[in-house]
Amino acid sequence: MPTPLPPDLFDELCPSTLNPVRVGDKWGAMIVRCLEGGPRRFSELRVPLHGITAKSLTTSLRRLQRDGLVSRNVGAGRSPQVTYELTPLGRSMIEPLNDLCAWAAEHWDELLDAREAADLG
Amino acid sequence: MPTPLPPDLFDELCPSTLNPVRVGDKWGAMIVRCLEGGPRRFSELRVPLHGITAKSLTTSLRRLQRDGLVSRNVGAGRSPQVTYELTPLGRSMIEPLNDLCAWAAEHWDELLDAREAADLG
DNA sequence: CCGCGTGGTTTCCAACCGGAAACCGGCTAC
DNA sequence: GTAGCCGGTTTCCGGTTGGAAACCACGCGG
Repeated sequence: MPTPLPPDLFDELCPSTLNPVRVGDKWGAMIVRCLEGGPRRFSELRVPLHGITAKSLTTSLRRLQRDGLVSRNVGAGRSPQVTYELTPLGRSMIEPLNDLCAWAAEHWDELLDAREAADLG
Repeated sequence: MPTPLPPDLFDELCPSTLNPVRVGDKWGAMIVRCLEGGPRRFSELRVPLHGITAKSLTTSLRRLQRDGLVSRNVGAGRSPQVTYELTPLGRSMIEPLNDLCAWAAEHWDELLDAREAADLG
C-alpha cells in the first residue's frame, strides 16, 4: 500500500523558502504531501526533504501531531520502528492543499519573475 | 464594484496565529481574501484586520506586491489616495486559497480540540 | 494657523524559527 | 565488544517576525 516515495520530490514540491504557501511551518506542507502515499518512517521522510535536519523534522512532525493532522505510531518490533501517518483529518486536507500547491506550481514562473523584477527595481 | 467589506471579517477568517494555513506571512492570506471584493485603501484594510499595526500591514502588502499578487495604485487626487488590488495572478489564487480556507473553517473545531488535548496531555 | 486624516517610516525590542553540531539509549550485526 | 543504524534530544546561535510607540510629510477644513 505505501507507494514508493520518489527521492526527487523536493524539487517537485518546491521548498517553502520560495513557495509562499505554508502549513504550520517551513516544512509542514511538504511533510503532509509526503505522507499522502501512506505511512512513512522518520528516516524515510528525510530522503525527499533532503535539506531537513533531524531537529526540524521532529519539530514539524510534533506540530502536525499537535494539530491532529498526523499520528505517530511506534512499532511493536524490538528495533525502533516509528511511522508517521496522516489522520483522517490530515487526509481530508490533502485535496485542497494539493489544489493550492498545484496553483503554485502552475504559476511558479510568474511568482519568480515578479520577485526577481521587484528585487532589481 | 467594490462590495462593502464586513468589519467582522477577522473572526470569520481566523487569525493565522491559530490557523496553520499561511500565504507569505501571518497576514498574507487574510489580506488576499480581503481584496477579493475589489480594490481597497490602506486604512480600509485595517478595519477587518483589527489586530494589525501599520508596519505589519505595509510589510505584508509589500511582500504580496513583490510576489506579483497585489498591485499598489496611487490615485490622481490631491490628498493621498492609495488603493491595493489583486493582480490577475493574485485573483487566480483566490479559488484554491478559498477552498483551503474553507477546509480550515470546516474543521476548525477538530483542529482546536486536537491542539487543546495535546497541550494538556 | 491649528489640527486632523491618510499613508506611511523609523526605532526598539522580545519572541520565534530554523540550521549545525554534538550527544544519546536501545537494538542488531559482525 | 564494538561498530553502526534508528529516532531522536540538547545546546548554541544567528536571522527573521512581528508588535508598540513615536514620528512624519502632505493636503485639507475651519
